[in-house]
Amino acid sequence: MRDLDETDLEILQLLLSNARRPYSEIADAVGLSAPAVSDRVTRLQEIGIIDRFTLDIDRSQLRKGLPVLITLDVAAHESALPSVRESLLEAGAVEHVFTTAEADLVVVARVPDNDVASWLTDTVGREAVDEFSVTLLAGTEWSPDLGGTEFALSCAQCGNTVDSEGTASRIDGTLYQFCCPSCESRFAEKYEQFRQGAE
Amino acid sequence: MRDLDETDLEILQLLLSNARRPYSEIADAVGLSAPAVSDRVTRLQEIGIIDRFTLDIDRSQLRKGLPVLITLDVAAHESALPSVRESLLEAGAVEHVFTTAEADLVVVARVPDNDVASWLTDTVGREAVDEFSVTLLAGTEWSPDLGGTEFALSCAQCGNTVDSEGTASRIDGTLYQFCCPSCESRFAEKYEQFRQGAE
DNA sequence: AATGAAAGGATTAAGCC
DNA sequence: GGCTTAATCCTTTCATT
Repeated sequence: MRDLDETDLEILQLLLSNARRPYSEIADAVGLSAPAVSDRVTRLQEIGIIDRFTLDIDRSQLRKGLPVLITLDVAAHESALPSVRESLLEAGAVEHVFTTAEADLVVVARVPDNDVASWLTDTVGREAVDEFSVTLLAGTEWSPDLGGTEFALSCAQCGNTVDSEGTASRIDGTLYQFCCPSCESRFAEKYEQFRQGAE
Repeated sequence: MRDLDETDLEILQLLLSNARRPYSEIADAVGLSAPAVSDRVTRLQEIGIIDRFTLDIDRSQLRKGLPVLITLDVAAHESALPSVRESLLEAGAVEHVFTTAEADLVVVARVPDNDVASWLTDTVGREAVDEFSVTLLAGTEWSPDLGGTEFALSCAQCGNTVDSEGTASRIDGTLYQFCCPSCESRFAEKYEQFRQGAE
């Protein structure tokens, strides 16, 4: 299987800014034919770089309530975390859930009114939360930019391009790419180190 | 201008899960013709509910580095905040920037290596940051779900449906919809109250 | 908002390098 | 293996009611 190249990155950038852009237009921009673009997009979906074609929606217009950032200390029993995260993601008010390495949750949501506490216990259950703190948000923005410097599947350890010799491994729920098994084990060590340092 | 109705919400949900879905398919699902769907999508874009058609990308596969959540205390001079935010959004490593009501920034990014401090000063400048803290992330998720209970443009104050009599107003960078001027001023008071309580 | 016609894109298949 | 061209099929748009 061929590596990712700069053309793939260009296609991604163009689709990020308008996912309904005609493939023929993309083809002109990157110097390929429309079927070639179509093939590459299919491949980008297959290897999981494109998760889905979706909308960027201004939820502030659809949903009342104040935008807040909630930091959640999930109660001790480990098994609770995934189910709490699920409940949150299924709640209409929730936009993002970040899981920290210490197994806390950081939630961005629009809560129905000022009573965040009762909304929270309604959503995830009373016993699931040890502690939480709330910060009022004035704005939420995301970057449609990919950056440009790193356009290949790069090894999470050494930064080299990952080719067909590479391996992939899921650590704490996230998929990382490695150019070789040695980088993979080194990264795992580093991650563990960093994680302990953060505690 | 006609109100938003449940059909608009269905269209949004369908496009959220696949933004390249043919309008004819959406038309079947909601019981309209394809041109009618096209018209509604155009309108949703015009009133700013749809910001853009885009991709949901698994950036962990494209970009090396550890995913982190950085809380930034931006240096005192007020004018610095927008420019710091801009610099961050333009950096390839940054995925989200949340602005709190207290004018702190919460940044989700994949930093090149463990040295977050130097990455940060390279990106936004040394003098822009007073203090920052870093949390290692194990996962980042977002919700493509709109929730379902509130499908109309709802008044940010009272929750009623906003019709052509409504007003809109931008507070701290976010656009809120109101059903009447009285709700608008009440909301502004409430917001100010909440904001002071959070400090 | 539906219909039907015209224009424009996407996808398939065959062939080239 | 990946690309291109050409043909077909499908989608979108526009004018009309």
